[in-house]
Amino acid sequence: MTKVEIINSQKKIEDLIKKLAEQRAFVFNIEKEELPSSTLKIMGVSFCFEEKGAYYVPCPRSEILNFKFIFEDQKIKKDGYDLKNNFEVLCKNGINLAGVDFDVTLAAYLLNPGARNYKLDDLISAKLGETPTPIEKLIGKGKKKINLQEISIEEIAAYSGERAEAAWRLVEILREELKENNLLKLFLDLEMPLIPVLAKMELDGVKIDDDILKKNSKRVEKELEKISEKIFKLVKIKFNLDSPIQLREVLFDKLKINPAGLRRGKTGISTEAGELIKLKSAHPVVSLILEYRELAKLCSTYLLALPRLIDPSTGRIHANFNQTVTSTGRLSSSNPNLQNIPAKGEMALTIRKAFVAPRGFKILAADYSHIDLRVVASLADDKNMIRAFRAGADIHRETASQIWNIPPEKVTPELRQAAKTINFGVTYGMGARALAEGAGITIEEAKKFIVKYFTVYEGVRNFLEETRQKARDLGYVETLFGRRRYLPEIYSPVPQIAAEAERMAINMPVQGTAADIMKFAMIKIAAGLPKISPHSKMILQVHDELVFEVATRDVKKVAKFVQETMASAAKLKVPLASHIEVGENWGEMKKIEI
DNA sequence: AGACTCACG
DNA sequence: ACGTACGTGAGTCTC
Repeated sequence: MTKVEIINSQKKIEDLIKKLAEQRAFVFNIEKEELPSSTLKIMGVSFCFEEKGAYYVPCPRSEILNFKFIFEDQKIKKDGYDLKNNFEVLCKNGINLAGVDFDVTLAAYLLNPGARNYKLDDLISAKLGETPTPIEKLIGKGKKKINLQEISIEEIAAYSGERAEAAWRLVEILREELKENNLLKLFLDLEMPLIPVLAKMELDGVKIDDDILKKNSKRVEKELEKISEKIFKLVKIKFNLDSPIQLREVLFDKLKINPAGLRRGKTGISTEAGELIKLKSAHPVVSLILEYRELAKLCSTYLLALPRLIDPSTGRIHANFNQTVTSTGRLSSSNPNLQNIPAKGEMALTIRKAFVAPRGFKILAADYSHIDLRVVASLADDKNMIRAFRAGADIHRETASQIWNIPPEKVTPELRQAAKTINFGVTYGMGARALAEGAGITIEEAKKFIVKYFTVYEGVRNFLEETRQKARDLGYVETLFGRRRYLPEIYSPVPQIAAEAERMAINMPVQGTAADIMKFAMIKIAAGLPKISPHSKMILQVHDELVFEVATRDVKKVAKFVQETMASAAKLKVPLASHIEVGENWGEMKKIEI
């Protein structure tokens, strides 16, 4: 049982502050509860800086502000669990957390990025072999669940302090593990400094013009109504168009469309767009269904969902940028996912027009050009591909030119498209089948094409084979900066499973190195931007793209700064080029001269 | 809870 | 004979 002292008087608070001020580092752990008003209330904070016990400060009012200068002192290092969230909670309470030092969640993620879940209690049992008192013991579960406010301070103190103390011991254990696996540098130089950067992005949010979304959702809902009626008339039956099962029955049982050659899922014939498109000539209803599907998706996922997620207190959407989700090192975005906002088509433009700059600001977007392929060229040390990028060539045209041994200007759009498909496919470990499908050629042609490709880019071929071999030898692969992904499936006796692991082995160093580079860029940009343009903000990251809200008068210098910083984020064997666009909103963007 | 579908890089 | 490119998150249906 962890000894937890409850800090329930001004005198005790002062004593604790004195002790904290003397520490090199401490763990803190905020207990919070969502109120019915959907605001977050701080119940209390526990602190730990020694194994002999922890301290718990109940915060019925604003007691946490007593610790403001401790939290804001860069020299006193802050450790803990899910520090990004804690950073945000403190910020909302007027405290700018400084000295962020060691996040056990993030450490556990780097040690095994495939887990997706890094609950503190799981880490405690896995790394310390202890079982902390489960939260259910205090507040129950299911229908009988009660609020934190309903249990005694002594109980919360014991619960919170126990975890703060465990986290304190976890820090040293995880630091050692990171060191043993050569991950400490990546952790300290990249992932930890990224925490405040992401926290600020989430706190700032992005401005949304919900009028645009609401007006268009009404329009699209009417349109959907019309399309459904047409469909029901054609097939002479009403059914739920959103149900793949009912749709399958109508198409293949009632209308007796021949499903030969269609992909099958676990429950039957697939009705996904890629399959339905093959049936367009079989029945006129197919095109209408595809049209319905597209509009219904855009309407429910974006037009209707986004306005609901606008925070009434800021008028903006504050998504989460998750740092411990992906197996490759990328970020992910949720609540809502702002990394899958439509980008192609008419509706995409409508939706992106709703991502607006406030008065006096512009939206500025900067995207790395072909970053994955540049990473391939550099990791593979492929002389030919490096030369193409150094020359600033159109890489897909150049690839086509070399494969078919024709001058670049003689490359037709079809040949360029085929080269583009394989250039992308390389980073996924693509086979002939997929290439044939993607490039619209036969499998035989695709096979020849791949052979030729690897003759031209011999370095790439060797790199891919070395990467597969490394995965088999070590059981993991890694990025240029040492980020790892373990692939135990590579040893599977089932050939298909092992093949899947091989493709992951090929993809991860490429996708992951690109993600590392983007994270370095974000840290450098976040550090420099306030000096260049104090009111400008970085608001989104979409894997190879950064989006900013920039004070109109600063657009040019911010564009220059962002482009230069992205270019110098890492030193590869090829230059890191980026495109910069500016507009009133995320939909209507124009390239600018720098 | 899992399957399906589909939006993005 | 079978499945068929890597990484995500969300809405909807179905059980």
